[in-house]
Amino acid sequence: MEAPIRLVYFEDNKALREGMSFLFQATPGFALLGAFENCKNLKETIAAWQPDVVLMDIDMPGLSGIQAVPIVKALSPATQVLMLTVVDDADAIFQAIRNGASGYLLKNTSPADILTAIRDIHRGGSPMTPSVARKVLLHFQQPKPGGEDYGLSTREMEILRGLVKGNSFKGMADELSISVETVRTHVRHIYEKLQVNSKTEAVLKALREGLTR
Amino acid sequence: MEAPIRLVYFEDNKALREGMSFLFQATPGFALLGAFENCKNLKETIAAWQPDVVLMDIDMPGLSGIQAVPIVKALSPATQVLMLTVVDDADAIFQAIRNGASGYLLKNTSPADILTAIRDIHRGGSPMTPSVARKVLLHFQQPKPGGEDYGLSTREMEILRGLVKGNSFKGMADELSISVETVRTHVRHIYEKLQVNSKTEAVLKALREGLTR
DNA sequence: CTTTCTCTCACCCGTTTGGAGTATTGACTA
DNA sequence: TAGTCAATACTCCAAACGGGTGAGAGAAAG
Repeated sequence: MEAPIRLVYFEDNKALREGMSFLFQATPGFALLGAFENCKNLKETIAAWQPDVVLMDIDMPGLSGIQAVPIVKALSPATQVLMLTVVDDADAIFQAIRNGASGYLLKNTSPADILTAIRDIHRGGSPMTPSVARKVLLHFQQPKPGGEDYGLSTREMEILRGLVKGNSFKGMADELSISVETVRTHVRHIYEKLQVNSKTEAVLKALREGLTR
Repeated sequence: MEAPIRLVYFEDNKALREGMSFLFQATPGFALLGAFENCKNLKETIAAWQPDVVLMDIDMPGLSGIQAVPIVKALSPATQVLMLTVVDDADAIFQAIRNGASGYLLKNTSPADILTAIRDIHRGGSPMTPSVARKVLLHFQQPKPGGEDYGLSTREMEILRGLVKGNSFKGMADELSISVETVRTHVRHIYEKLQVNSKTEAVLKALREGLTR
């Protein structure tokens, strides 16, 4: 038998907190260290217990769940934070994730699935409600909304990729076995097409708009 | 009663394909339009049927599932593609996502959960196996894996942020109301600390390691 | 068979950067 | 109080870059 998952739970709704607490206590494999209605004693609690998993409601009076995440991660880096909320808001999701949360569930998730999610997160997974996951994915694939094509030629793309790697004109000239002057010409054409006027700007634009893929 | 989910299934393993096909046919709410062992007739199939959801195995002979995704999305943008695979490989995941896949399940997922995932994806969610989701999240919060500090001073950080915005030395000098020479001095100190030797390299390093946050 | 595009190379000119020093001031620290 | 460091500024030099102009060879398109 494995060691139980040492859990701390933050939830301001009393009924829900007590209900879930009962569930955690009744389920083998879980050790509920504490259930709190706010983050008042957050630091002391986390620092002292170093729990495996923190189940954190987002909407709480006082310190919000999102603000609490970085504090938890700072005091106990190994602790996995699972956010639980009713608000399916993109900004909140990303802030929580950037702050170090490892999972994100909406409150319509069934108690059984929450138990499963806690086991998942403890095993190194990142349980996410599908609608939340979709928002995350969109930030990955949308980098090209206007997806403009600037009409760069093959050679120009090659040069641009070189710039993005941080190469100098001379370096690329050698690499491509052409004259530095030729590289400069290509670069000037690239600048015109991208409407920039320096290496750095070209690199930034290329990176931001994913031109090098 | 709602319209059934119109589904197309690609899977090279015959036993698995037939088993899942039976399940789809037996489950109310699902309409299996076709199940194929490879992507030979991918274009015709997708173009003609415009399915709601495509369940796509990644490891297939011939055209791989990953290569198939962009084709599906091109021919039928509204179709949601759910990847199904044994390989829990980060690169494969990101390629599939960038190509337009909306969900990603490992093959150890139970048939019941696959059915749920298909309903989720059809409702606009992005079902993801927790271990896959973790890989995705890491790319968001990765900012500090080696999280080096480099010990940049306040002023140096300010200058670095300027570089990342594409400013020239002169531009920053004006902005900060200091001499260009001073900017140059700061920049040289930044180069030493970051161990680079050009503006572009500094910008790239700053971006990659999230130093400007 | 011209026109257009891409890739190639060259020269000029002025500005911006990189590299290496030196130096003054003020603030913090041992 | 002496030492360290950040921030400021300057000088000299050489390399790299940005902008302008021109031009030849080959391929693709009209």
